[in-house]
Amino acid sequence: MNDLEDLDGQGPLWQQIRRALIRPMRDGTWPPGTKIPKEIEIMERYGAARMTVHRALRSLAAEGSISRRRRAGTVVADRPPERPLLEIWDIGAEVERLGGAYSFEILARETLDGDDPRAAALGLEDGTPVLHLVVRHFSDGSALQIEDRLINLGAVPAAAEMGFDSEPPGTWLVGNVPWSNAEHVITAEEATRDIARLLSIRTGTACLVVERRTWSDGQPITWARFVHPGDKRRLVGRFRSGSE
Amino acid sequence: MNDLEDLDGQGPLWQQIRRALIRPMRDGTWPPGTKIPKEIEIMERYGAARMTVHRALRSLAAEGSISRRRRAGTVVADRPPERPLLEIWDIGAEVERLGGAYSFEILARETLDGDDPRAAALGLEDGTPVLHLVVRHFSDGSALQIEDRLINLGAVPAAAEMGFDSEPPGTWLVGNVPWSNAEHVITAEEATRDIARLLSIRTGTACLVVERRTWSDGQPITWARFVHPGDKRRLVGRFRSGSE
DNA sequence: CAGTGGTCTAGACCACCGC
DNA sequence: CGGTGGTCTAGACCACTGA
Repeated sequence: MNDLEDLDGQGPLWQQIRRALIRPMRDGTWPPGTKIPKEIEIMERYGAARMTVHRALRSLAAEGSISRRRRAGTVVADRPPERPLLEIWDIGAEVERLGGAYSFEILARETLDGDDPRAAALGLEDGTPVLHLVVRHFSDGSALQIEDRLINLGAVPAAAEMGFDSEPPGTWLVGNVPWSNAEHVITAEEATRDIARLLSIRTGTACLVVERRTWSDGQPITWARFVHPGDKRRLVGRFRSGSE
Repeated sequence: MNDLEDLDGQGPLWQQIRRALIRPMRDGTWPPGTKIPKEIEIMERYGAARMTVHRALRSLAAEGSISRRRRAGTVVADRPPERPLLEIWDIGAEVERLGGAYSFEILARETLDGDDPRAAALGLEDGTPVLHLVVRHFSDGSALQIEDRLINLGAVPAAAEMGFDSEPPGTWLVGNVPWSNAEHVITAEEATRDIARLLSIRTGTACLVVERRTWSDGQPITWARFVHPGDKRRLVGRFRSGSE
């Protein structure tokens, strides 16, 4: 019943409770469909008022992580990453969710000086070193995405020690580096010769390109550019009006 | 000071207050930068508790419609539609925000039977008539977007009477039909010959395609497919982590 | 330093819907 | 019908920051 760890003492109480509830959902202790403790139990567990607990749960319900019904209680949502277009977006998880076999390959890895023009997309001003990676992602052996990524080693020094052989850098960052803001820019571009070769498509094929920048408390964390064949990938976003 | 109309009595009090605050922002009574009444004033205006008023304001702040700072008060955000990728997305407003001159042209208009295969995208089951429109949108006279739209006349009969000569159908729908859910699907496709001709681009140019479906209480309202030259349009979305 | 928003409490009533 | 979540209240203290 109580897989709930203690609170971390960081920030408002409702956000602490929110994080405490997310942890067992993320690490698999509460798989989708699990019934989670009711408001009164969480209230007693942490000694908070019901409104405070309710606010944490409402926040999780608004983003689709949990599903709540009167009388029936609260359960972990079937597809916690309900908004692939929003927030963080993990291609490996998505390939597997669609029933494919996911794999990836590091095509290039180098450490750039902060003043290297190729590191400019991160928006760093000083000479902080930057890790540059090129990754190719596969679904059932066919190339699905080329990822070009920059990681600010000043903010994430641990990335320099990572081999990224069992886990791609994007997945590792999601699990290990907190972020507070993200920006996505989505465009359509024709495949260059290099991209076409890497994705096994014809030069000039329409590609969906997503650029994502992520910050933590105003400090740039990572920049990534994802290129997919236009016919193999679609972004879907669902939205509710008004009600928060 | 008090441009606030009475509440509409529909649904929870905090949502009624939310709507009452949105109205003067939408109709221009409170342009961006306007300082809006403080929590205590709204509280007295409607006889609600401060927590209830706060919840309405927090919801508006979370979606970027207002900006709040301690001591300074609450102001209407500079760019109320902060999330062009989310919610409703009005190309005319965006063209003008970027300093362009917006215009549009209705290329086709017809009423389809509900069982016409072209109306299938709306997902209607009975034989409800559907209005089909093709619209071309311009920025400074150059074609920026082709819009293919279906409107469920069973849910929005007033659309049949509209000329759409001063206002394009998308803008009219946003202002006149409430919606509760929306779905966006984003892909990249090569321009067909017809699309290329309408957008004055080369056949095969990479295009960004957005399909949007909108529902109101489970009833389909409209389906639209927007095609833009990939180099003339980018979708931007900004997100904050966790904190609602 | 004082005004504003951010949070939290302890309690209450109600609506819904599964048991 | 009763348990659960949804809402609302009246009050309180605190954090931040602009005047």
